[in-house]
Amino acid sequence: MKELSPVQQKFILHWGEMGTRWGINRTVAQIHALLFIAPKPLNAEDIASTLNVARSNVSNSLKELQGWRIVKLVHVLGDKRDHFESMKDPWEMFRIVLDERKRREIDPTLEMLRECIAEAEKDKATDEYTEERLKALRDFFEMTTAWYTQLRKWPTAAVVKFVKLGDKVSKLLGIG
Amino acid sequence: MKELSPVQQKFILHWGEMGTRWGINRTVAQIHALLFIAPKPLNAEDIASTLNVARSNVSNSLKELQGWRIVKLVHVLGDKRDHFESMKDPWEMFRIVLDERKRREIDPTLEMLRECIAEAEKDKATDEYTEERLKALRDFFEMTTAWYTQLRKWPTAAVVKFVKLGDKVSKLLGIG
DNA sequence: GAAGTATTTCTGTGAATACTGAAATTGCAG
DNA sequence: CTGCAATTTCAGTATTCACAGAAATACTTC
Repeated sequence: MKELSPVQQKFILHWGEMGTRWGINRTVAQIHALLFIAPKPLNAEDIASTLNVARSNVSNSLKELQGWRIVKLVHVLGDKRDHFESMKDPWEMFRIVLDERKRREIDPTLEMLRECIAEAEKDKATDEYTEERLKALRDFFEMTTAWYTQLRKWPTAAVVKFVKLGDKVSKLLGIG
Repeated sequence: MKELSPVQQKFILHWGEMGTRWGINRTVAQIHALLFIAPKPLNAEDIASTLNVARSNVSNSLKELQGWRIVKLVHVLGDKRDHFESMKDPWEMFRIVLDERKRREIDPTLEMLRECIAEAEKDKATDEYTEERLKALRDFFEMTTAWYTQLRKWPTAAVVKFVKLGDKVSKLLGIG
């Protein structure tokens, strides 16, 4: 994995670009892409030279990716350097990312909404309409997160089965 | 809506912050938050003075929000200035945003993956493992987007019903 | 515990992004 | 048309973010 093939370059560049669209640092996303298609764990030096970024940048980015829990530090026999590998199963991987985003962003948002609603109730006069809208938002987040929490418990295979049902779900449940 | 109450400020600031986490400009997200809790359509001048940002900044941000199709230009009787209002139903609103993100980001990513896979197949030697991983990603995106496309057709009420079923879904479908 | 290697932290620089205020344009009303 | 108000565009500025390279720290191995 010293030199990237055109295909690999294309994928890594695109993934980096997508990262920025979703609030992920470009280099962080590129490193993730590289590790994702790497057949074996890579060390930081390999990553730095392959992507042409500074060693320190790689170090910080790897920390970030480990924080997202989709990249893990592993050791390779006969090599004392740290190596890193990405999760390989997209289903698992996105599940982890969703968990993490829920924890970091959705949960605090729900918390904020509840606080705002509580405060708005004390001052009905000025915040009546605000309160109504915030309640709608809160209900939305509560319902979707509760649903996700359930979905989260299903094994990957069940999720795949479920998704494969597609349109049939609404008919089977009689809610379409 | 000249002066914001503490509750409104709190909400708007938080929403702006969340925006940045998801790749949305902070001011854009704040304007959206303001419009979301505004009982009536606001004109650009109102928005600028309420949020203390430049008039031109508001103009551009509103364009952006209209691009996301969650803010619409409306006219108020007896006022020739443009006014703007946000979608109010969170379910609708997030559906629109998801549509838009699918169109802008997921669809092009799928396209890229298919191209990469096609190219990788020509050069099995160097890209064998890459090809395998990209296929796994492609399958993931294909399946989830196909599912979303189905879900997309359900009326909001059906989605709410579905989400309310929660854990029962897996039992009813016999896939848990 | 010393030497050498790997890793992280830190600080300054550069690039990208966001923002402002002025200028230009558009759209109406008289 | 003409003049005024609203809106957009543009160019310069500021702020934020990303990054490199040096310095410091932590690990290994002997």
